[in-house]
Amino acid sequence: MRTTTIGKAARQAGVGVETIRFYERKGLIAQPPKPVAGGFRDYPAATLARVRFIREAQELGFSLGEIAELLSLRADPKADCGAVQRRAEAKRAEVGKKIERLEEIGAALDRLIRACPGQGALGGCSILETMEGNGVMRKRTAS
Amino acid sequence: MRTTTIGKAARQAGVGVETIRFYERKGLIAQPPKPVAGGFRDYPAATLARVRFIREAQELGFSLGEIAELLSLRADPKADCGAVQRRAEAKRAEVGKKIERLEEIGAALDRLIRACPGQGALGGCSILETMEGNGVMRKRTAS
DNA sequence: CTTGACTCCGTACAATGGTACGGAGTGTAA
DNA sequence: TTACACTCCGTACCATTGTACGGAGTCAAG
Repeated sequence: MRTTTIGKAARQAGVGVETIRFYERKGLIAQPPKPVAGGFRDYPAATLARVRFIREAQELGFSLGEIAELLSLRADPKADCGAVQRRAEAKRAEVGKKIERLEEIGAALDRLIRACPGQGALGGCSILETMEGNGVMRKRTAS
Repeated sequence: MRTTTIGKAARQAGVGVETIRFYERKGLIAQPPKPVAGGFRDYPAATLARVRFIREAQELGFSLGEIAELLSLRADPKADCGAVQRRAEAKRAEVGKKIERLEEIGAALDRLIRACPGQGALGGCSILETMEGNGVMRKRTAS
């Protein structure tokens, strides 16, 4: 098969060429070696998977730094298993919290959608109003 | 009750004073009027709730622009109900997708955590490898 | 063997989301 | 009534995350 040049790689991953290069500079993905015979770099599928994962994780509110941590978690016999596990569990907890908060927002949106056609009594009901008294917002501690 | 000055408001919302001002400039929250009698602005609880919502939504991967859209959704008899509903449903779908993707990442982390102590056969298993049907191990086809 | 599209690399510029600073005004507790 | 913390406002600066540009090299088709 033909070499997957950076342009093809970018198209397949749904990003720009410059974004790939940027991730290389940041160490988020490896830069494939330049063929000894000359020519263009060949981007392996694994690197494309990494790029897709990065984009996805970004949309879920992880920074590139956090994503690097996620990607560096490996259940490797070489590594200190306990440490990896602890980091993974911390990330797992973060993910769980995000899911919970998204579910609250989702529920609020559902209420908003249902409130709409049969309104009248409600008289102006925003997503924040449907969320209050519903646990998303912590109570204020006076000061 | 004492006036909730911008500093108290910021502390209660868990952000910096400058962040509040920044959101005001961006139109994400209203700037309370300066008391006619003189003195400092008084930040109402509703504004603090908005700020907390903004921070939360940001951690879930929404940009300030998207958050403004979320906050502008209102089941208001005045508004075009159908349009609001459609926008709310689009947001709801986005939220659902985020939840799904987070659940995949969560499941991958769970597998990674379980793989750790009893491995040996697995020999190096990252979050990416546990995610896509363990694809990276077999897929050598690119070249 | 030329043309056009693409790579490569370095540097510069930009949008988003804040943060910091400085000087003048204000509130309040000692 | 004075010290001190805080507000107010404008402007400047900053990190993160890309995007754009320009010149030289490379590849593939016609």
